[in-house]
Amino acid sequence: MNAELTIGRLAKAAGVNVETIRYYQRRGLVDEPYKPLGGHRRYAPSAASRVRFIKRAQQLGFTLEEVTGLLRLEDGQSCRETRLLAEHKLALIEERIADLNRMRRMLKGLIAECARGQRPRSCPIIATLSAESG
Amino acid sequence: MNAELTIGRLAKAAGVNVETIRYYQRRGLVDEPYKPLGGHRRYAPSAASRVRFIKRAQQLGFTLEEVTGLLRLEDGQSCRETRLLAEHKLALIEERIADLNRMRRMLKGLIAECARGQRPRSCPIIATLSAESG
DNA sequence: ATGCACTCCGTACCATGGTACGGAGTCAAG
DNA sequence: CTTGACTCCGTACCATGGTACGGAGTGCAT
Repeated sequence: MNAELTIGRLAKAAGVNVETIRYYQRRGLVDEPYKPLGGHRRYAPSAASRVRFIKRAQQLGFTLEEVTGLLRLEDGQSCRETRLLAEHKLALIEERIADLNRMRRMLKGLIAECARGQRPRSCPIIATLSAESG
Repeated sequence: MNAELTIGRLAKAAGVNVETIRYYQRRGLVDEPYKPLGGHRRYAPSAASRVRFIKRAQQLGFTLEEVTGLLRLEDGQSCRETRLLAEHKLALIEERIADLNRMRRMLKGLIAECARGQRPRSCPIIATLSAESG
């Protein structure tokens, strides 16, 4: 049996859109197999693993550019380097969480003020956004 | 004295780029004052307050589209409606935080595994990304 | 009155991760 | 061998929040 896949079957196997495969090829994340002159390409089953690798890395927060870097370490023999990438990503995620927590605190405070109805003349949220100082 | 501003002075007063003002005008966030036929527009000083309102709302996590909604409540007399917008935004932010916390937990776990060197054959991060099940 | 900075305006471009389109060609089942 | 589904390819478009460009006109100071 020949387990080679057309782009459509590959996409289905990996759970993505055909256009996504083509996009990954353009970005160099997925190898473009040889095309028999005017015919259709055939992908090895390993291409599906590759696409799933990419998708899992995205779920961990890596951008496609960073995934490109991870794929260069795909043999698993550069654990230290891989770990550095992960640590860098972790730091960015923690920064992002801190930003969002700041927004969250502010919003919660303002919402609570609204709910208490402490500033009867004007909505505290609008008043804060309109504030001319600070 | 005439405190009216050219677009450049308005931008400086509000701490943004001239192009940003123009962009906000196109989006309807900032009113475009009457232009004296072939001349240059003059902005009231209140336009700078408006731009700062927008910037502060963005810092709280609101998109420009949402800011459009907030600006309709700018009189401060629709506290309940304003609060609903804020609560909706807060919920989205909390979802986003939860997503990022998931990524964070995963990454921390993987990094710790790398550091312990528990899987000598292959980097645990790469192994996880390559895993064929799950 | 001249020169320089600024403004006007439409349009194109940036990142990010894809999605959509359309015409031509190909593959495989029946 | 026909037909219908699929593939190929370049290109344009989506959201989001702006930034950049370029040629022509304007406004103000000297």
